[in-house]
Amino acid sequence: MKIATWNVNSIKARLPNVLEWLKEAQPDIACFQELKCVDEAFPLTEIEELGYNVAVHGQKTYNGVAILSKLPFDEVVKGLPGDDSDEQARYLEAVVSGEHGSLRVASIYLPNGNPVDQAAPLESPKYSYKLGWIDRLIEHTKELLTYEEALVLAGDYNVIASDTDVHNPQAWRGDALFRPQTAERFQTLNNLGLTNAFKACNAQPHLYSFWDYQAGAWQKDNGILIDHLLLSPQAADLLKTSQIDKHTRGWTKPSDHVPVWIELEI
DNA sequence: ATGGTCGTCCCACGA
Repeated sequence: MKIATWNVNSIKARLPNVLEWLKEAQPDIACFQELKCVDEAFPLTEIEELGYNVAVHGQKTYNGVAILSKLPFDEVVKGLPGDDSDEQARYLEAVVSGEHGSLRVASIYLPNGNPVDQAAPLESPKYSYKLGWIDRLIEHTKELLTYEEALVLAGDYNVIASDTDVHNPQAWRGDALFRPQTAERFQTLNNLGLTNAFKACNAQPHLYSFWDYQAGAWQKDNGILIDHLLLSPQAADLLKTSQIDKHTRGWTKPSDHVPVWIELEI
């Protein structure tokens, strides 16, 4: 079973590329982020025509996440628990079942967190929202891990986890994606017992999943690795391979992110 | 050192 994650940066603007990639990559499950549209505006029919069931948690202009699955959904939950006042559409969780058992998958769009006031980082509203959101994800993940089932937490984490995940570490030092408090919390999440699928399969440093639209970042390979699939022990036992579909960044009208995927022995 | 680019929506804002 092939499971992918891709921050598409507007599903409407990206639809031709998304359809092209779905036909080419043939994922069984695809988690999308940054749809930038409400549920009703999601291009449902075009994607259903390719054989997918679709779960959408949309929002006007910003955020928005979806899960596509060739297998039917047994269960869909919208939103990350832990703060009823949070209205941003950044988390969608679904359970799918096939003949070889069930699998829980989440599509995650972790907050960017910029701008950060360097004099008082923790008082910056967007940065404190980001850190609080990671704390909620940690708490929710603890709960999910008690189920002892195959679990894939896939998405745009907006975290540069190490110097080997960025072309130019110095340029990112104070950024919300690379600050110590960010990396520490991401490490805490991983330390719950999750396996980073791409890193488990690829020892090579400086492989990226995002290249900024600005300043020729793509041409210079000035990228960062921020899109990940984190696996529960039961899912990690099934891991065969993980790859990045880098070539899609060279397509016309590309997203600034590219798909990252895993192959599980299911 | 600065500005550079997209997407959404209509003027900046978020990334």
